Amino acid sequence: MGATQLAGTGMTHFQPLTSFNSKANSPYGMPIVDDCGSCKLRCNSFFCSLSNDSLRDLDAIKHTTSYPEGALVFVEGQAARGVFVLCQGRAKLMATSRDGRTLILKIAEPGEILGLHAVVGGTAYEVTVETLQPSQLAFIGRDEFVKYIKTHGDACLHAAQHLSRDCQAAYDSMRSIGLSHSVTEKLARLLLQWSSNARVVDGALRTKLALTHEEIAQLIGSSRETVTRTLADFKKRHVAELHGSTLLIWKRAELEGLATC
Amino acid sequence: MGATQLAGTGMTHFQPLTSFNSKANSPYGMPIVDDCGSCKLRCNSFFCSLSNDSLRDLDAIKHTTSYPEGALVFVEGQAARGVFVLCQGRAKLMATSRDGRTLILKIAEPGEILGLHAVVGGTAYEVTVETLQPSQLAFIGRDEFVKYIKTHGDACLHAAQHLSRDCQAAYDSMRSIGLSHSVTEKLARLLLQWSSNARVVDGALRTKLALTHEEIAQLIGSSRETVTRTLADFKKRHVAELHGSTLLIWKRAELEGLATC
DNA sequence: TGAGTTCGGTGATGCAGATCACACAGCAGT
DNA sequence: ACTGCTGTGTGATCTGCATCACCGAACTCA
Repeated sequence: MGATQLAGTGMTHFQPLTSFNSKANSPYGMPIVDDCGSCKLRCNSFFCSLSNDSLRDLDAIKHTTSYPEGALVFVEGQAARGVFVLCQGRAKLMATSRDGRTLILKIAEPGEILGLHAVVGGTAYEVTVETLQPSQLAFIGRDEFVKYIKTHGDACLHAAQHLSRDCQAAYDSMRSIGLSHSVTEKLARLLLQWSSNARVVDGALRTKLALTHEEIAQLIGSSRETVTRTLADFKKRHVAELHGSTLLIWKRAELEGLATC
Repeated sequence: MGATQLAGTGMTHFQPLTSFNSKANSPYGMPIVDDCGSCKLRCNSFFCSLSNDSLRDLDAIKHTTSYPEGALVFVEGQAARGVFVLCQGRAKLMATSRDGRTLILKIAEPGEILGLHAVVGGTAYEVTVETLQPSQLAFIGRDEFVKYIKTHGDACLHAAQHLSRDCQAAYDSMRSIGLSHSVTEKLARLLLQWSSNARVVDGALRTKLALTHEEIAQLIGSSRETVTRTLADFKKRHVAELHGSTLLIWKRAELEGLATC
């Protein structure tokens, strides 16, 4: 599948499948969406809610590519070659340190633009992006993108709004990581964040999230073991429970109490 | 001077001096700059490097106001009433927790725009801004500002670039706070950051920064005491020294070693 | 001159959580 | 079935640093 293991890490490098060679059959078990005009994301994503004219011009300069799970979209320190719009799938934005430690800055959902700061700011990518699932991304080269937002006022405004969102999310994370002492607090806060798109089933909030304890630890700046222990504690107290990839929250109020203190 | 103490905190609330009533004599011992066209900041600030047309239109909608040291420009949670361009002085961007803990997200320097994310994103201010020195800020109301960047393409691009910068700075801080274990490491990194605009005097890097140990602690998410202790340690090892408001770095290389490990 | 305030320096103490070191379960591949 | 691998569950240990509790220095203000 054109993917080779990078030495030491569990990450994969690969040749992305472009839409040219993959239109006939869906790669990685994913249907390809190739036309922003008919894309179902249009409603909730920034870039997909452009004027029809701008959208058409965007379609003309983008290239849709598919990635397997665990693929590195770009790596921090690389010169920014363009932006990626996450059409399908999920990806994690990470910062890594020399000694191999990893901090997950955020989990990107469909509709988000990746690499926007670096391209707009004209700097190197400052984060590493790795897909968590088979994903589809639309790529737009740096020069074309800059020219595009220069000539399309609405797109520029959308870009700015997207950036402002990212900033706010970043400040939020900083608040969470920097201001809370206990891991319990940070974990509770995280679960509550995720619960926002949860459904009530059998008197409990239920939602899906395919993250390992290790990844959760990297999200809150803690260690795998303490995440395991803290989750076990939540379970014992019947507050919340993580079964495989489904999160169950029994006592939201209590969780909020833990998160606020 | 129109400043009243807020209960409990060391912060002050006040009536800002607008340029209308303060043109004659300089408030807070500061000369007023009222015209962006002749402002010396033009070279290094985003907004000040606009086209002449855009600059003139900006001048028309902005109001210059002066603030004393320790003034609260805006508070997190407040509805965003507009953006502030920091013309002179310095200010700290903070996040506070319910129990009174404070995290300083960044120190804003002249030329920076404050409250941009909230105004562009249409949300409440997500940080608190407090002046560190007597400062001069240019205020632009929310609606006027949004209309302005909608009609001035170059300004919109500048706003986006400014936001991208903020994002990167935020990600950098997260990396610093989240990935390093020891306070020594974080403090070393911080001193190195500051050393960027330092001069060589007597074989040492020398720069000014008027921050208390308490504030440094809030910058790296630590406690005042450990900052004092760690600085004492640096001093004993002749690596760096903080005398009043002047920072002296004797062995930059060693500091880098401490910051990277 | 003395009182009040903010800052910096230092010791003693305790604990949350990192780290190490296992053991086990589930799953894929051969 | 056997081997490997990834993810989870748990105990034991060890330490960095938050926290508390002081004290002295420098500065402001009446």
